[in-house]
Amino acid sequence: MALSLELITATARSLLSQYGLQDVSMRRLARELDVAPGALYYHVPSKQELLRTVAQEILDPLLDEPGDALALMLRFRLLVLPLRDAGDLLLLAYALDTTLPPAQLLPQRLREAGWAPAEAEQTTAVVMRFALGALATEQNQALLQPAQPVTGRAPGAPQAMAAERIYRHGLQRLLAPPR
Amino acid sequence: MALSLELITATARSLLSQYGLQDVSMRRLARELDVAPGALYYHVPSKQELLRTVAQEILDPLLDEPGDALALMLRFRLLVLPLRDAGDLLLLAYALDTTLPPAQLLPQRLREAGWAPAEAEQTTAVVMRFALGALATEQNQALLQPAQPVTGRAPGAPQAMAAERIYRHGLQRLLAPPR
DNA sequence: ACCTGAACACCGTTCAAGT
DNA sequence: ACCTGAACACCGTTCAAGT
Repeated sequence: MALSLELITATARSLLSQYGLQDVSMRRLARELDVAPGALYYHVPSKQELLRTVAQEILDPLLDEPGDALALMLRFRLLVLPLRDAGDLLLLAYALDTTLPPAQLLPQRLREAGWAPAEAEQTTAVVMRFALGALATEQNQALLQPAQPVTGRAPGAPQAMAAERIYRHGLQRLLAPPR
Repeated sequence: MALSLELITATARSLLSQYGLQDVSMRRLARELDVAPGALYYHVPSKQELLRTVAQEILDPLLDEPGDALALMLRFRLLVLPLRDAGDLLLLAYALDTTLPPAQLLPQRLREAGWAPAEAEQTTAVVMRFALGALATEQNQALLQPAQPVTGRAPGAPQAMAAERIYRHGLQRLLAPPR
């Protein structure tokens, strides 16, 4: 009943946030939409392309973010985190298209903060790689070692540092104005 | 004929560097070893565990690296890069075990360079996330947009920055001695 | 102890054929 | 134009049964 690209990506996003990337399969999508698997290929060229489109949609709200580079990257984290294991997805999407929303906006924000154009480009590349690595790590850890009992920690052992603190600390170092 | 954990991981590493992660399947491994798929499960509890072991083996040489933090991270890159898409693998392995070779050595190297212990830990976490994100990006790009003709570039467009330059630049900023 | 055969519940993608 | 049915070539994992 009126299958469309919009319906497919919406369903994919729903599966992604409810069950994670490994449950976003073409067949699962088809089942969810009450349609034969092959039907999807009339609207979408491949799974990879579909996921790229989904990533674009997810990051779209960033285009309206008025804040500076730090605000942009913090909002980036908040958009990505709820999508259980979308970190891998974004790593792929960014490799395919390095102008993905946070990346395309960063150079300008950095120039506004006093960076020279060439340095702004370089720093954008560095910041994006850090952010993607940090988010993928944070999501993987949440998925793989879930619900660790607080009482069970070895007292002297290095405590697992809060993911947000690490993220902020990295950004702070990388976004510090050029000396 | 004498299947063993060593034989299995060696074959996995060979498949990984020859064909990439997506060709390292339990069934492909079994075919390569002339054995039924189920036989592998007598020696290995799961694919995930197998890949974790493989990652450990790959990073083992780092334990003998005598250089400073920068040398360590540059060697890390050289070990990982040849494994076509091992970046995703390492992201997973690191999430499972944050004491993976480069990470377990970094805090000491940083303290030797004048960092306070707490800052050394924090910086280790940040550097690892950057490195993993950078390597995954570099490998994904190599796989997805292969053999771009040099002559085809738009002259005024921002050139694709060399991955190594970005990697070094990020490390330089993150490893700069605390002010 | 170590392995096979067979099964279970899945994948992405293609394509003739139907409406 | 849009979708189905069926196929092709795969997955990870389990487990009774064999040696």
